[in-house]
Amino acid sequence: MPKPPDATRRSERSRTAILDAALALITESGYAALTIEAIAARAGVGKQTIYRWWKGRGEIVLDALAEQVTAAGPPALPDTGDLEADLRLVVRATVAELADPKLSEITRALTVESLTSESFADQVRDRILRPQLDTIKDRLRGHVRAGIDPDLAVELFVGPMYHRWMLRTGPLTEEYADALVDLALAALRPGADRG
Amino acid sequence: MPKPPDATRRSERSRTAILDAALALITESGYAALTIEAIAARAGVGKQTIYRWWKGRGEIVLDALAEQVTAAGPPALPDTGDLEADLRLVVRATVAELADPKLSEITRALTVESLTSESFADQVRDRILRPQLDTIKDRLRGHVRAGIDPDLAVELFVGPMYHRWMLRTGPLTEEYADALVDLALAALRPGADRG
Amino acid sequence: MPKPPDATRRSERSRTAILDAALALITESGYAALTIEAIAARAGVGKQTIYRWWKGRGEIVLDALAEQVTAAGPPALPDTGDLEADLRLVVRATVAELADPKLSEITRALTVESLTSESFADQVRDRILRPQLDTIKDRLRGHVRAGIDPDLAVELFVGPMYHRWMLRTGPLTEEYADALVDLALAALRPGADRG
Amino acid sequence: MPKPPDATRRSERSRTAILDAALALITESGYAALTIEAIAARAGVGKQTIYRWWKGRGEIVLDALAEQVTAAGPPALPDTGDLEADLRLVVRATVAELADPKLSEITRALTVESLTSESFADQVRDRILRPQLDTIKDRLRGHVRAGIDPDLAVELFVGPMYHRWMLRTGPLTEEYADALVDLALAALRPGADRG
DNA sequence: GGGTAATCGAGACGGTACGTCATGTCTTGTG
DNA sequence: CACAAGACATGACGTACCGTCTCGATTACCC
Repeated sequence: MPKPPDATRRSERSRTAILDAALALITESGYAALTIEAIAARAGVGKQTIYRWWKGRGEIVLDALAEQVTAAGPPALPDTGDLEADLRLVVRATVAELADPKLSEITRALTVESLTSESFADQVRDRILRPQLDTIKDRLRGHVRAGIDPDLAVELFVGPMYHRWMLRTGPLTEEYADALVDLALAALRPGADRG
Repeated sequence: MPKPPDATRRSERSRTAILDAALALITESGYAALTIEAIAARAGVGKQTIYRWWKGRGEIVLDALAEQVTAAGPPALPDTGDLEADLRLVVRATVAELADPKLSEITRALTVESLTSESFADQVRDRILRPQLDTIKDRLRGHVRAGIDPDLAVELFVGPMYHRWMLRTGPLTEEYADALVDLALAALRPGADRG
Repeated sequence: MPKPPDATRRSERSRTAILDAALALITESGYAALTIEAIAARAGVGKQTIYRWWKGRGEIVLDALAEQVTAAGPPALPDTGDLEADLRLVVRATVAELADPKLSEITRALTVESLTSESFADQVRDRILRPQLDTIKDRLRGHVRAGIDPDLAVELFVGPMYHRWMLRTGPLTEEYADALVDLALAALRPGADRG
Repeated sequence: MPKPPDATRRSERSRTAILDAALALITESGYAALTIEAIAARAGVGKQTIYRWWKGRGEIVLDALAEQVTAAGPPALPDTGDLEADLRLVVRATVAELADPKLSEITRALTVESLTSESFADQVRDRILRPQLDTIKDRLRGHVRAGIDPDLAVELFVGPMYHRWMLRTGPLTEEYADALVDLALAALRPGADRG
């Protein structure tokens, strides 16, 4: 019966230091070098303080990212009226992030942990991914032919992108982003079910 | 200058024992429990014999899978004339494999390692993934409207599937497989570019 | 900069267990079988705990012996007034110890390590040997003709003994001990410099 | 029943190369670095060739030394008529050798192995040590008072020397050598038994 | 002078132990 | 009681050598 710690007495200073240290280490040296001991040392914190509040390095990265996202406000998807242009913007941005080794390090970390633990995958999905996917889903509403699962529709945009990133099956360029948007939209467009 | 070992002197007995042990352990206990020491012990082999021929556990799993695939012959995609039916078959099969925790363990392993090492990702792509993707690409030829990158076309089928599997964004069922095929085909079909 | 561990936090339980395990193993199986892993296993201790406080197995044996010696109090050399009788006692005791394979195992260990590392030899000399030699040196005072280096005088007793033990050049018996004392005393006795 | 190899077919070239390599390695890097694999590599020889003819590295060093000694001819102890002067010569020479880290490395090796294996100690004694000690023993004959074991007499010269070398209990200088000879001779001189 | 049996260089093999690293838990003051 | 510090038991890492083994390729002796 390991009783839960008293959250009201938690040190904000330590919490922030840990999150900052984790982000700094992961961008400097990659996820492989991100050990609990390294975080503790860098943050000037005892290891126990980390284990008291997090289950592992994955959760720390997750929290750090969530913090960052919260600070930046909700993900904004422009609504210029031109659906294709708007989607190109987001897809291009995501592709650019994945193409950058430093920037994609956090995504790499979360993906690895998701593959390792189902409950972790659930957390990533609900806290990080869902909000992003939902903005696309909302923007798509009304432009999709009837009978199509909205979740599947969104996956049509992000799935190929992640697949290409993970398995390096091709270049991650703006042209690729545009072609992907083009293709996915063609699938969804009303009247596309029959040539 | 660590000179490479003499492959002609390699012990076939040990090679097979190691590959078998790795597969047995990964299906029994998962990738996390797959340590070099465990493989060595199970295979009745010295650790050095493993390190002599492989760089890490990822490569062993990769070789084991390649062996298996080679034994099973090239992946066969039926060509009944009905493209949609044929694709449903493969996509359903893949979805079923991903839905099974045991069967997907190897895919999980290869994905984690691909995210960890670029050169490993290249190997997975070339030795495992490419042959599979190419059968779809070939089958698709002639049924896709002009100007579409064939690789992107294939990714439209597999990307969403893997994304859903990794991040658990939805159920992996036959209905899902069919819907995915339906949607992807709609995107590719000649005349789909404009409603 | 490998900073030194905090000695005040050291676990007395582990320290003792390690020393005891080392002594038990060395008398049971000899110095060759005394591995760090065996000590750790026998003591129920992690290897790192050993490496944190000792440089190698030699130092452990040294500490164990020092502990034992400390517990037994300072080496007592009787002073009955009969110098020759007193010396026979110590030399006989030492010869008996060297003649016993079990008892001499520790001496063997310390000698091997002394031959391997100069700094180790210094430790053995200062912590173990010096006290023993000094009791002889003190007892000899006043019975030695002028101009003789006291250290050399003491070596005259112990040197031949160890030499015979190490290189097995002859039996280690009480007769030998007595003859050695006889001879060494003859060398030191006032008036011995000229026949 | 591991039948002994046929000595008549032995490769003289390999034998010499191994002995040379062992001596070179031991003087260059010390006994600790003298591994069978290093010798084999340096000598351009297969490991099996070493194991076929020797039991371990100690025996190789022993053979190498014996070879060297044989080449140099039997140890010569001068007989100028002045016993003390003659003994000073040998003792000084031995002390000088022990004082030199490079030169004493072989002695170190043989001593360590002697402490490890009784049968090895016997070999060292019979093949290396005895001839040296016997020259002293012979030279001493006639100058020693009755009733003294000649072997013990010799040990009086070499024992203290080795003891001081092994345990670093004092400097190994010419003055030391002379004082040792002086003292030992005093013990042996006829009429020394009673002041 | 060809057949054959051993030694030879080379190095892969199953092992053991090494010394290091990180894990997650526990312990010891300090604020 | 949270915290910084860090010792602890555990377990895997990747490396170094061990001593045995198997593989052609020279030998060198015998018929």
